[in-house]
Amino acid sequence: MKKRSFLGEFEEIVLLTVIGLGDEAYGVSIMHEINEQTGRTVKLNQVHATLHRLAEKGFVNSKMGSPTAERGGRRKRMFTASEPGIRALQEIQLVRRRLWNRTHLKPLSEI
Amino acid sequence: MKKRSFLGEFEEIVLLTVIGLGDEAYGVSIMHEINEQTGRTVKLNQVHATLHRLAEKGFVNSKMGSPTAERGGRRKRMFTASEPGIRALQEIQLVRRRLWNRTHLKPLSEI
DNA sequence: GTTTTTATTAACTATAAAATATATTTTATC
DNA sequence: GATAAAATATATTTTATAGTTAATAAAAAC
Repeated sequence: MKKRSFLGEFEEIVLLTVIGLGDEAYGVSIMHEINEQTGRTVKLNQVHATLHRLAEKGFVNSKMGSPTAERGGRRKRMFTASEPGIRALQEIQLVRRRLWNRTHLKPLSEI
Repeated sequence: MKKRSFLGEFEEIVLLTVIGLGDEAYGVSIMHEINEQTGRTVKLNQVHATLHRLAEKGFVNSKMGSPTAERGGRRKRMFTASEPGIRALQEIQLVRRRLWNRTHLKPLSEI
């Protein structure tokens, strides 16, 4: 493989989830959201490892949140999608849509 | 990684293209169609190798075509997507659509 | 200041997907 | 039947993605 520097299947799911969660995206919430929305069971470390890869590619930004007044525990690192991240998502989805349109399968909206 | 037995990014593109080409899907035509529709430059061997993987996963079926009365050359192996192949495409796209809907990005149709 | 809780970070391993290189097969034409 | 053309087949290499394990950090409660 060359330098695809692209989105893997799981990376794409994580990135979409980060966007979907708005300003509430951090490790644990992302894991829960994926579990709920996709039905798969992913582990927290998987999510963290993937967020790390996404950050290396410049597809997400992050900063530490302020401590919440709960039981205790470390501060959360909050994630947002970067512009290049959003663009990467849109581009790949656009290619897929174009190919889908050439099939004569039922449109996804009707499945 | 466990047994993802899933669609890689390029596999997904090839499979969609096979469907799009109807009964004219074989190595060379698939390569051309991908080059035209996606803008990438893929090599014939890449396509063949990927078709081979898709066949192993049971996502495509194939049979030899009859020789055409052109200059010469081997018969074509014609490909079609299998039912599981189509289902796999639909399932993954459905998950993505669900996640897209939770973002507040412009719908793809408006990009 | 010790304990508990919540969470991140880092380092490593496994594997499948992608890509490449090479060989082989089938067909038509001369 | 020798040659050129059109195409497939396969074996190997590369590497990116996925996933695992273990350690560490920060905060609150006691």
